[in-house]
Amino acid sequence: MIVWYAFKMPDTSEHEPTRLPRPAVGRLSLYFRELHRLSDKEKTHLNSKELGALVDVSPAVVRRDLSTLDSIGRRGVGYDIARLIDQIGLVLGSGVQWQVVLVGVGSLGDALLRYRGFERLGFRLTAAFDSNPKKIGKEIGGVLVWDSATMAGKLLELRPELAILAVPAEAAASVAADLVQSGVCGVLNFAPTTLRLPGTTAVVNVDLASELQRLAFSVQNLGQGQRTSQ
Amino acid sequence: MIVWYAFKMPDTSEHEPTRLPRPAVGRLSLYFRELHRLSDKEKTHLNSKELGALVDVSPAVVRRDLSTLDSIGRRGVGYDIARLIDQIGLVLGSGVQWQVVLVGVGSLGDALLRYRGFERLGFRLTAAFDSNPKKIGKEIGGVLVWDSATMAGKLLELRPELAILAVPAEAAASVAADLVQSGVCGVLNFAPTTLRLPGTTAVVNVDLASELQRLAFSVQNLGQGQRTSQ
DNA sequence: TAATGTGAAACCGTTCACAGCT
DNA sequence: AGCTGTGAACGGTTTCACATTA
Repeated sequence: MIVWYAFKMPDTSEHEPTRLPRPAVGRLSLYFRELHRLSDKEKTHLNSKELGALVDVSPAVVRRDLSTLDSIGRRGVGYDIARLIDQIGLVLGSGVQWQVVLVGVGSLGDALLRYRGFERLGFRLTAAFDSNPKKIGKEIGGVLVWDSATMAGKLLELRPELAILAVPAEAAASVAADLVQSGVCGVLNFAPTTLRLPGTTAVVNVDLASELQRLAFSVQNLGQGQRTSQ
Repeated sequence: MIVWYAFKMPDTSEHEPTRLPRPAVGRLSLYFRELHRLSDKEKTHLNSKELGALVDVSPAVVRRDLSTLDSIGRRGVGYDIARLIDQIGLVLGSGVQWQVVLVGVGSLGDALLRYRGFERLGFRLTAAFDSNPKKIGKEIGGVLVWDSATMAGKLLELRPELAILAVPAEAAASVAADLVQSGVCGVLNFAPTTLRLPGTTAVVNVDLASELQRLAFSVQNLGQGQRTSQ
């Protein structure tokens, strides 16, 4: 037997933060990107339909997503771009400086060190590590490569919150454990393995081969399939 | 008013292919990866609980996912690894050879050309394109770099199904249009822009900065948040 | 006995439609 | 008049629990 209360229950939770759906996080990131672009072009203002078109998402979704940040739109008008950028940046953690290290300076690691585009989102790459003597001591993309053997000590000094893992699959588990040990609380994992880390550590996996495979699947099923992804 | 039929409706659709949930595609890709690994270790057999543990997914989900491919498990026993690999490969489109080209030989494009791991999933990189004279004519990761200006002609010759886009955001839209023009039906997009392509073309986006941003969000919300991704 | 395959319930995110501001 | 913010319906995935089969 279920009883429905006809009145709103007193909200005992502390300011119920209107939980943000996981997919919405990815979309906020895309809005953020496009809004920056518009801001650079001196545009100051837009509505949910326009923003949706830029990210290939329905206006309704845009409004839902944006309504989670302190209702910043104006009815009959739309959204103020500068304000949106502020708010979204806050939610996504830009505006804070994140200290990031990279482990594994293979060709992918190398590319990531040279990648401009982390910086202005608030991510600062402070060091890279590799065990290959040919890489150690080099400076790539403005970042020095240190000997992996010295990583633990160096991390105690730098105290990065995040790490990018670009080592071979075989090495990933062990390196990840070391990182967590040193207090890293988020790992962006490019190694094609599933990391098993404590629940206090966040992981985002990017498997390049898997992405290509997802694409192949989509192509194979283009009939009544969907498209796009995040 | 809703009327429920008490008997099963005659199935007029052609062999109703038990639609595969979109998230399941990503998971199948992960199973595939781990199964290959086990297969290399001479393991021949496993159950849903074991496989789930390898990919950090519940046994129930594993069973659901696998039950879409011609019910290949055996009750009381589990799954045959070789058979699973065959079946999953079929669904994901490995086993077929996909011809792939890459556009944009910056540091990321360079890394992707060197990336071993596409090959054995059935993806063959047949050419790369760039407009930078310093890159043209080079061979990277066994792939020749051609002048972007000659791309259209070269594509008519190679007829690739897929393309990897690793050009700057400003160039992405135009290059993508050229690719579609030449009959490419799937694009793996690393440029930080939303591509607007005809519905006959599949797109998978990988935005490195966004991924890092998603990670930062997860870390910020580690309280009662989730973890992991993909 | 052990582990699959699968209805049915629960859950979560999206879509719809419109009331409510500006 | 126009566009946001949001209840309520909808649809798709996941979870649960168990009948089923080797």
